[in-house]
Amino acid sequence: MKRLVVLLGATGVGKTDLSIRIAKYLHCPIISSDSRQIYREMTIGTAVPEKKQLNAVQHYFIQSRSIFDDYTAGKFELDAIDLINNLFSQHEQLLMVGGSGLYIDAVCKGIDAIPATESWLRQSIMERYKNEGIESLRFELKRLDAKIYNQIDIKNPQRVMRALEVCLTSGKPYSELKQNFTKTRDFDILKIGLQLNRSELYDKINSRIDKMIEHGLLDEAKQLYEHRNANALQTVGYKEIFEYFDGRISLDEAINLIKRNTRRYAKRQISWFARYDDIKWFHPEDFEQIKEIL
RNA sequence: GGUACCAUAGCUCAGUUGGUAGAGCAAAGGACUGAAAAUCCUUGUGUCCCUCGUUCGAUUCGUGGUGGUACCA
Repeated sequence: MKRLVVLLGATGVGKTDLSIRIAKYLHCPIISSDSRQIYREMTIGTAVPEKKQLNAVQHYFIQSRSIFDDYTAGKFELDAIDLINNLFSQHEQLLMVGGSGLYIDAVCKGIDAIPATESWLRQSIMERYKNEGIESLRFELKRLDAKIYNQIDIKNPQRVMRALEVCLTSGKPYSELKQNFTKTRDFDILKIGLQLNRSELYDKINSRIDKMIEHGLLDEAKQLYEHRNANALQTVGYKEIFEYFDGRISLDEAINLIKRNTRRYAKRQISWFARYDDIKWFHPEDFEQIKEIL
Protein backbone atom coordinates (compact mmCIF):
# COMPACT_ATOMS: atom_id res chain seq x y z
CA MET A 1 0.00 0.00 0.00
CA LYS A 2 1.17 3.49 -0.78
CA ARG A 3 1.79 5.79 2.12
CA LEU A 4 1.25 9.46 2.88
CA VAL A 5 3.64 10.80 5.48
CA VAL A 6 2.13 13.79 7.27
CA LEU A 7 4.55 16.15 8.97
CA LEU A 8 2.78 18.42 11.42
CA GLY A 9 3.44 20.65 14.41
CA ALA A 10 2.92 24.16 15.72
CA THR A 11 3.97 27.20 13.73
CA GLY A 12 7.69 27.88 13.91
CA VAL A 13 8.61 24.46 15.28
CA GLY A 14 10.81 23.64 12.27
CA LYS A 15 8.59 21.73 9.87
CA THR A 16 9.91 23.35 6.70
CA ASP A 17 13.60 22.59 7.18
CA LEU A 18 12.92 19.02 8.18
CA SER A 19 10.47 18.50 5.35
CA ILE A 20 13.18 19.20 2.79
CA ARG A 21 15.43 16.58 4.34
CA ILE A 22 12.65 14.02 4.48
CA ALA A 23 11.55 14.71 0.91
CA LYS A 24 15.10 14.31 -0.36
CA TYR A 25 15.47 11.12 1.60
CA LEU A 26 12.22 9.71 0.20
CA HIS A 27 12.75 11.21 -3.27
CA CYS A 28 9.26 12.57 -3.23
CA PRO A 29 7.56 15.95 -3.65
CA ILE A 30 6.00 17.97 -0.84
CA ILE A 31 2.29 18.69 -0.54
CA SER A 32 1.59 21.70 1.63
CA SER A 33 -1.30 21.62 4.07
CA ASP A 34 -0.97 25.24 5.11
CA SER A 35 -4.03 27.42 4.76
CA ARG A 36 -2.03 30.63 4.32
CA GLN A 37 1.08 29.67 2.38
CA ILE A 38 -1.32 28.61 -0.33
CA TYR A 39 -1.88 32.25 -1.32
CA ARG A 40 0.56 33.70 -3.80
CA GLU A 41 0.15 37.26 -2.56
CA MET A 42 1.56 36.47 0.87
CA THR A 43 5.17 35.43 1.32
CA ILE A 44 7.02 36.95 4.22
CA GLY A 45 4.22 36.93 6.79
CA THR A 46 3.33 33.30 6.15
CA ALA A 47 6.94 32.12 6.19
CA VAL A 48 6.80 30.25 2.89
CA PRO A 49 9.84 28.07 2.26
CA GLU A 50 12.86 29.86 0.80
CA LYS A 51 13.48 29.85 -2.94
CA LYS A 52 16.40 27.50 -2.43
CA GLN A 53 14.11 25.07 -0.65
CA LEU A 54 11.38 25.38 -3.24
CA ASN A 55 13.94 24.66 -5.97
CA ALA A 56 15.41 21.70 -4.15
CA VAL A 57 12.12 19.82 -3.88
CA GLN A 58 8.94 19.96 -5.95
CA HIS A 59 6.24 21.66 -3.85
CA TYR A 60 2.50 21.59 -4.40
CA PHE A 61 -0.07 24.14 -3.25
CA ILE A 62 2.51 26.67 -2.06
CA GLN A 63 1.43 30.08 -3.40
CA SER A 64 -0.83 28.39 -5.90
CA ARG A 65 -4.07 30.25 -5.21
CA SER A 66 -5.07 33.87 -4.95
CA ILE A 67 -6.47 35.72 -1.98
CA PHE A 68 -9.44 36.51 -4.26
CA ASP A 69 -10.26 32.84 -4.83
CA ASP A 70 -12.36 32.13 -1.73
CA TYR A 71 -10.43 28.98 -1.10
CA THR A 72 -11.76 26.59 1.55
CA ALA A 73 -10.94 23.39 3.38
CA GLY A 74 -13.53 21.60 1.27
CA LYS A 75 -11.82 22.57 -1.95
CA PHE A 76 -8.52 21.57 -0.46
CA GLU A 77 -9.78 18.06 0.21
CA LEU A 78 -10.81 17.59 -3.41
CA ASP A 79 -7.66 19.18 -4.87
CA ALA A 80 -5.30 17.37 -2.54
CA ILE A 81 -6.84 13.92 -2.92
CA ASP A 82 -6.80 14.35 -6.67
CA LEU A 83 -3.17 15.33 -6.62
CA ILE A 84 -2.18 12.59 -4.20
CA ASN A 85 -3.80 9.93 -6.35
CA ASN A 86 -1.90 11.19 -9.38
CA LEU A 87 1.42 11.39 -7.62
CA PHE A 88 1.11 7.89 -6.22
CA SER A 89 1.51 6.58 -9.77
CA GLN A 90 5.15 7.60 -9.54
CA HIS A 91 5.91 7.42 -5.81
CA GLU A 92 5.60 4.85 -3.08
CA GLN A 93 5.48 7.54 -0.41
CA LEU A 94 4.45 11.16 -0.40
CA LEU A 95 5.07 13.89 2.14
CA MET A 96 2.43 16.33 3.30
CA VAL A 97 3.60 19.23 5.48
CA GLY A 98 1.63 21.92 7.24
CA GLY A 99 0.04 23.10 10.42
CA SER A 100 -3.58 23.71 9.45
CA GLY A 101 -5.49 21.10 11.41
CA LEU A 102 -8.68 21.31 9.42
CA TYR A 103 -6.79 20.91 6.15
CA ILE A 104 -4.95 17.90 7.52
CA ASP A 105 -8.26 16.38 8.61
CA ALA A 106 -9.74 17.08 5.21
CA VAL A 107 -7.09 14.90 3.61
CA CYS A 108 -6.73 12.23 6.28
CA LYS A 109 -10.37 11.61 7.13
CA GLY A 110 -12.33 13.74 4.73
CA ILE A 111 -15.08 16.21 5.42
CA ASP A 112 -18.72 15.70 4.47
CA ALA A 113 -19.82 16.76 1.01
CA ILE A 114 -21.85 19.90 1.42
CA PRO A 115 -23.13 21.98 -1.47
CA ALA A 116 -21.13 25.14 -2.06
CA THR A 117 -22.79 28.22 -0.65
CA GLU A 118 -23.24 31.45 -2.52
CA SER A 119 -21.16 34.33 -1.33
CA TRP A 120 -24.09 36.76 -1.43
CA LEU A 121 -25.90 34.55 1.07
CA ARG A 122 -23.04 34.64 3.54
CA GLN A 123 -22.87 38.39 3.03
CA SER A 124 -26.51 38.81 3.90
CA ILE A 125 -26.28 36.53 6.92
CA MET A 126 -23.34 38.55 8.17
CA GLU A 127 -25.35 41.71 7.64
CA ARG A 128 -28.17 40.24 9.69
CA TYR A 129 -25.76 39.31 12.42
CA LYS A 130 -24.47 42.86 12.49
CA ASN A 131 -27.91 44.44 12.48
CA GLU A 132 -30.04 42.03 14.47
CA GLY A 133 -27.47 40.25 16.60
CA ILE A 134 -26.86 36.59 17.24
CA GLU A 135 -30.25 35.85 18.85
CA SER A 136 -32.18 36.32 15.66
CA LEU A 137 -29.87 33.93 13.80
CA ARG A 138 -30.07 31.38 16.58
CA PHE A 139 -33.84 31.58 16.56
CA GLU A 140 -34.04 30.86 12.87
CA LEU A 141 -31.49 28.07 13.04
CA LYS A 142 -33.40 26.41 15.85
CA ARG A 143 -36.51 26.50 13.71
CA LEU A 144 -34.78 25.11 10.61
CA ASP A 145 -32.61 22.49 12.30
CA ALA A 146 -33.08 21.90 16.00
CA LYS A 147 -30.68 18.99 15.93
CA ILE A 148 -27.70 20.98 14.70
CA TYR A 149 -28.69 23.81 17.02
CA ASN A 150 -28.06 21.48 19.92
CA GLN A 151 -24.82 20.16 18.49
CA ILE A 152 -22.92 23.27 17.58
CA ASP A 153 -21.47 25.92 19.84
CA ILE A 154 -24.21 28.51 19.62
CA LYS A 155 -22.03 31.04 21.42
CA ASN A 156 -19.79 31.06 18.40
CA PRO A 157 -21.29 33.38 15.76
CA GLN A 158 -19.24 31.80 12.97
CA ARG A 159 -20.71 28.37 13.73
CA VAL A 160 -24.25 29.70 13.86
CA MET A 161 -23.82 31.62 10.60
CA ARG A 162 -22.27 28.64 8.89
CA ALA A 163 -25.07 26.30 9.99
CA LEU A 164 -27.69 28.75 8.84
CA GLU A 165 -25.96 29.26 5.54
CA VAL A 166 -25.91 25.54 4.83
CA CYS A 167 -29.57 25.07 5.74
CA LEU A 168 -30.59 27.94 3.52
CA THR A 169 -28.56 26.96 0.45
CA SER A 170 -29.21 23.25 0.55
CA GLY A 171 -32.82 23.49 1.64
CA LYS A 172 -32.04 20.63 4.02
CA PRO A 173 -31.14 20.55 7.68
CA TYR A 174 -27.39 20.89 8.09
CA SER A 175 -27.50 17.97 10.51
CA GLU A 176 -28.50 15.69 7.63
CA LEU A 177 -25.42 16.67 5.64
CA LYS A 178 -22.93 16.90 8.46
CA GLN A 179 -22.38 13.32 9.50
CA ASN A 180 -18.76 13.47 10.60
CA PHE A 181 -18.20 10.43 8.48
CA THR A 182 -14.58 9.30 8.32
CA LYS A 183 -13.58 8.33 4.82
CA THR A 184 -11.18 5.45 4.44
CA ARG A 185 -8.41 6.37 2.07
CA ASP A 186 -6.77 3.83 -0.17
CA PHE A 187 -3.35 4.73 1.18
CA ASP A 188 -1.69 4.47 4.57
CA ILE A 189 -1.08 7.53 6.68
CA LEU A 190 1.87 8.12 8.97
CA LYS A 191 1.68 11.20 11.15
CA ILE A 192 4.94 12.65 12.37
CA GLY A 193 4.59 15.45 14.91
CA LEU A 194 7.31 17.91 15.81
CA GLN A 195 7.52 19.15 19.36
CA LEU A 196 9.64 21.59 21.34
CA ASN A 197 9.19 22.64 24.93
CA ARG A 198 6.99 25.67 25.24
CA SER A 199 9.60 28.29 26.06
CA GLU A 200 11.88 27.13 23.27
CA LEU A 201 9.01 27.26 20.79
CA TYR A 202 8.01 30.74 21.95
CA ASP A 203 11.60 31.97 21.62
CA LYS A 204 11.74 30.70 18.07
CA ILE A 205 8.41 32.32 17.27
CA ASN A 206 9.49 35.67 18.67
CA SER A 207 12.74 35.78 16.77
CA ARG A 208 11.04 34.64 13.59
CA ILE A 209 8.70 37.64 13.80
CA ASP A 210 11.68 39.98 14.17
CA LYS A 211 13.17 38.46 11.03
CA MET A 212 9.93 38.92 9.13
CA ILE A 213 10.02 42.62 9.95
CA GLU A 214 13.65 42.83 8.81
CA HIS A 215 12.76 41.06 5.59
CA GLY A 216 10.13 43.62 4.70
CA LEU A 217 6.83 42.49 6.14
CA LEU A 218 5.73 46.11 6.29
CA ASP A 219 6.20 46.58 2.54
CA GLU A 220 4.37 43.37 1.82
CA ALA A 221 1.49 44.40 4.04
CA LYS A 222 1.38 47.81 2.40
CA GLN A 223 0.81 46.14 -0.97
CA LEU A 224 -2.07 44.16 0.50
CA TYR A 225 -3.62 46.90 2.59
CA GLU A 226 -6.40 47.64 0.10
CA HIS A 227 -7.51 44.01 0.26
CA ARG A 228 -7.44 43.87 4.03
CA ASN A 229 -11.03 42.68 4.23
CA ALA A 230 -10.35 39.51 2.25
CA ASN A 231 -10.69 36.30 4.26
CA ALA A 232 -7.15 35.32 3.47
CA LEU A 233 -5.88 38.48 5.11
CA GLN A 234 -7.49 37.71 8.43
CA THR A 235 -4.06 36.45 9.26
CA VAL A 236 -1.66 36.98 12.11
CA GLY A 237 1.14 39.24 10.97
CA TYR A 238 -1.00 41.22 8.56
CA LYS A 239 -4.03 42.28 10.55
CA GLU A 240 -1.83 43.81 13.26
CA ILE A 241 0.20 45.76 10.71
CA PHE A 242 -3.01 47.03 9.14
CA GLU A 243 -4.00 48.39 12.53
CA TYR A 244 -0.67 50.15 12.66
CA PHE A 245 -1.31 51.62 9.20
CA ASP A 246 -4.70 52.80 10.45
CA GLY A 247 -2.93 54.64 13.26
CA ARG A 248 -4.67 52.64 15.94
CA ILE A 249 -1.45 51.26 17.44
CA SER A 250 2.27 51.95 17.23
CA LEU A 251 4.66 49.80 15.26
CA ASP A 252 6.12 48.38 18.46
CA GLU A 253 2.67 47.46 19.68
CA ALA A 254 1.89 45.83 16.35
CA ILE A 255 5.04 43.72 16.51
CA ASN A 256 4.33 42.65 20.07
CA LEU A 257 0.77 41.75 19.12
CA ILE A 258 1.99 39.67 16.20
CA LYS A 259 4.23 37.77 18.59
CA ARG A 260 1.47 37.28 21.12
CA ASN A 261 -1.09 36.21 18.53
CA THR A 262 1.35 33.81 16.92
CA ARG A 263 2.03 32.24 20.32
CA ARG A 264 -1.70 31.88 20.86
CA TYR A 265 -2.09 30.35 17.43
CA ALA A 266 0.64 27.85 18.22
CA LYS A 267 -1.17 26.96 21.43
CA ARG A 268 -4.39 26.32 19.50
CA GLN A 269 -2.53 24.09 17.08
CA ILE A 270 -1.09 22.12 19.99
CA SER A 271 -4.61 21.65 21.37
CA TRP A 272 -5.85 20.47 18.00
CA PHE A 273 -3.05 17.95 17.52
CA ALA A 274 -3.45 16.67 21.07
CA ARG A 275 -6.66 14.92 20.11
CA TYR A 276 -5.00 12.78 17.45
CA ASP A 277 -3.91 9.52 19.00
CA ASP A 278 -1.82 8.36 16.06
CA ILE A 279 1.00 10.90 15.98
CA LYS A 280 4.61 9.82 16.42
CA TRP A 281 6.26 12.74 18.18
CA PHE A 282 9.84 13.87 17.63
CA HIS A 283 12.17 16.74 18.32
CA PRO A 284 12.69 18.70 15.07
CA GLU A 285 16.39 17.81 15.07
CA ASP A 286 15.80 14.09 15.36
CA PHE A 287 16.07 13.27 11.68
CA GLU A 288 18.05 10.10 12.34
CA GLN A 289 15.31 8.72 14.57
CA ILE A 290 12.59 9.76 12.18
CA LYS A 291 14.36 7.97 9.32
CA GLU A 292 13.86 4.71 11.15
CA ILE A 293 10.11 4.82 10.74
CA LEU A 294 10.11 6.08 7.16
C1' G B 1 18.07 66.28 54.57
C1' G B 2 12.44 68.04 54.99
C1' U B 3 7.27 67.45 53.53
C1' A B 4 3.38 64.91 50.96
C1' C B 5 1.64 60.70 48.56
C1' C B 6 2.13 55.55 47.26
C1' A B 7 3.51 50.11 48.44
C1' U B 8 -2.52 44.53 47.11
C1' A B 9 -2.25 38.57 41.50
C1' G B 10 3.24 38.35 36.27
C1' C B 11 1.62 43.95 34.91
C1' U B 12 -1.87 48.31 35.73
C1' C B 13 -4.94 49.19 39.56
C1' A B 14 -9.81 48.74 42.60
C1' G B 15 -11.41 47.39 47.48
C1' U B 16 -12.09 45.91 52.57
C1' U B 17 -16.88 51.90 57.52
C1' G B 18 -11.23 46.32 61.05
C1' G B 19 -13.90 39.76 60.02
C1' U B 20 -7.39 37.44 55.22
C1' A B 21 -9.66 40.43 48.65
C1' G B 22 -11.35 41.48 42.86
C1' A B 23 -11.36 43.80 37.77
C1' G B 24 -8.73 44.64 33.07
C1' C B 25 -4.52 42.95 30.56
C1' A B 26 -0.93 39.05 30.40
C1' A B 27 -0.87 33.76 31.05
C1' A B 28 -2.82 28.73 31.17
C1' G B 29 -6.38 24.95 29.65
C1' G B 30 -10.04 23.57 26.10
C1' A B 31 -13.66 23.29 21.76
C1' C B 32 -13.78 23.35 16.66
C1' U B 33 -16.35 19.52 9.27
C1' G B 34 -15.81 24.84 4.01
C1' A B 35 -13.25 32.14 7.16
C1' A B 36 -9.55 27.40 10.53
C1' A B 37 -3.11 31.85 11.14
C1' A B 38 -10.51 32.16 11.60
C1' U B 39 -14.05 31.87 15.55
C1' C B 40 -15.60 30.55 20.42
C1' C B 41 -15.54 28.72 25.75
C1' U B 42 -13.34 28.06 30.74
C1' U B 43 -9.80 29.43 34.61
C1' G B 44 -7.97 34.63 39.62
C1' U B 45 -4.70 32.20 47.19
C1' G B 46 -2.00 36.44 46.50
C1' U B 47 3.63 36.42 52.91
C1' C B 48 -2.59 42.68 50.67
C1' C B 49 6.27 45.64 51.76
C1' C B 50 8.53 44.61 56.92
C1' U B 51 8.23 45.59 62.35
C1' C B 52 6.03 46.54 66.80
C1' G B 53 1.44 48.27 68.95
C1' U B 54 -4.14 48.87 69.65
C1' U B 55 -7.94 45.02 69.10
C1' C B 56 -11.39 38.93 70.23
C1' G B 57 -9.49 39.80 65.24
C1' A B 58 -5.16 44.25 61.26
C1' U B 59 -4.13 43.94 54.48
C1' U B 60 -7.41 47.96 56.53
C1' C B 61 -6.03 52.10 62.38
C1' G B 62 -1.26 53.98 64.95
C1' U B 63 4.39 53.93 65.64
C1' G B 64 9.04 52.87 63.51
C1' G B 65 11.58 51.06 59.21
C1' U B 66 12.52 49.89 53.92
C1' G B 67 11.60 51.07 48.79
C1' G B 68 9.37 54.35 45.09
C1' U B 69 7.28 59.08 43.16
C1' A B 70 6.59 64.39 43.50
C1' C B 71 7.71 68.98 45.54
C1' C B 72 10.95 71.89 48.81
C1' A B 73 16.07 72.51 50.23
